Amino acid sequence: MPLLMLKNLPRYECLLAAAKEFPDLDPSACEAFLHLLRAGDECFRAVESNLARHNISQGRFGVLMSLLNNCRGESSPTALSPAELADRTAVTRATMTGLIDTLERDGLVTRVPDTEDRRMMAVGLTEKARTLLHEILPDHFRRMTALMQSLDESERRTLVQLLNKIQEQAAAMAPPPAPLAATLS
Amino acid sequence: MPLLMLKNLPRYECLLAAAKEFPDLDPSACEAFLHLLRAGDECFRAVESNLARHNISQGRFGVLMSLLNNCRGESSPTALSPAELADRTAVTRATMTGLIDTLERDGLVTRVPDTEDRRMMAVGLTEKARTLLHEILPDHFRRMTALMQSLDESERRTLVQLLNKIQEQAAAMAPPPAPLAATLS
DNA sequence: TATTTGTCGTTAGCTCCCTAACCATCGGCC
DNA sequence: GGCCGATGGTTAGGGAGCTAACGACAAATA
Repeated sequence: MPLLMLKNLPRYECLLAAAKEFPDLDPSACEAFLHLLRAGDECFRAVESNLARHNISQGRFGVLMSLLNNCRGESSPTALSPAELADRTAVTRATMTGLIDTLERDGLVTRVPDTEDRRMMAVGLTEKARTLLHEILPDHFRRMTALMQSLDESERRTLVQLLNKIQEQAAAMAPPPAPLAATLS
Repeated sequence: MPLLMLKNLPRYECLLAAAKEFPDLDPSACEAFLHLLRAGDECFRAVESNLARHNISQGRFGVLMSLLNNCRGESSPTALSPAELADRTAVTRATMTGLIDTLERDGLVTRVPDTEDRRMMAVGLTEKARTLLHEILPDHFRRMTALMQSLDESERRTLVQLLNKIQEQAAAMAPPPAPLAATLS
């Protein structure tokens, strides 16, 4: 999340001053918003910088994790279609094509055509990818733990609850991607 | 923040299960981390989509807001150097050159050489930019307010406190950009 | 059976941001 | 006064993600 803001957040007095010029500015809402984005961004960078050392971007990581997760719980053995992957990683299918291209080039996934539906492809993890993930993930998880270490269990629960409220609100405000058969026919 | 994760966050039981395979995975830390990134990302998108309608990316917005803010409080009349802008918006100087290029092309900022130090430039807002900002900002602030509307004042304070703890931790983990004259001479 | 509609994956072209390398200039030091 | 490191801003090149458009195929419809 390249930041929508400044390195040094404005102090609260500045927000109060700005609210005089812009009556729509709610200082406490603005403050919470800015802190949320900054904390999210810094946490993101903290783990991203680690993954980047192994040439894994967030998009690539999402693909690999989706495939890794897929093998657990369900019976299907780790293979997913590009469209399914795009959906799970919240990325367009076009972007997914590019991600799979480079992951395949680097020998981390395989792409085999589906025999039944010849439009489809099946994307699967290679052994090399599994090895890589088991090399990266422990450190990745340790970083998450470190980031949250100053919060005790109760604080974490509180945080998650507050974030959920915000996220629900944000989701409600998002442009409905195709509400309910809102056809114009 | 293109997301480092999936559209549907893993359920807590899945985290518990995964923790069996990866002892370094702290489920509650992981959960808090994922929720933080997702909430931040959705809030980011909520306001970004609005700014995008006016052809304002986060980088451009940061520049414009830095210049707008600069005229208040200090005596200097709205002009900043590219390096200063890059620092405030947490972007590289190279990126700032590109941002200023397009902002200048769109008539939103002016770039005039400094007469005293001939390396420097002074970047200033145009009247067009001020008009645009006053057209965009009220809605921008209303969106922030809407995003936070499900939290009362006390919850917002709590959230900011928790986020501050996390952010301090993240900052401490960040790669020190040049610690303390760590020269290798 | 033949046609339309929808889906899947891909391509082309764009924006944003990054790193690495460059010159020009300033300021201190001999 | 003349080098020299530090600091300006810029350029070149690359990766990631997006939208819009496409051809191939499957499924629904007539």
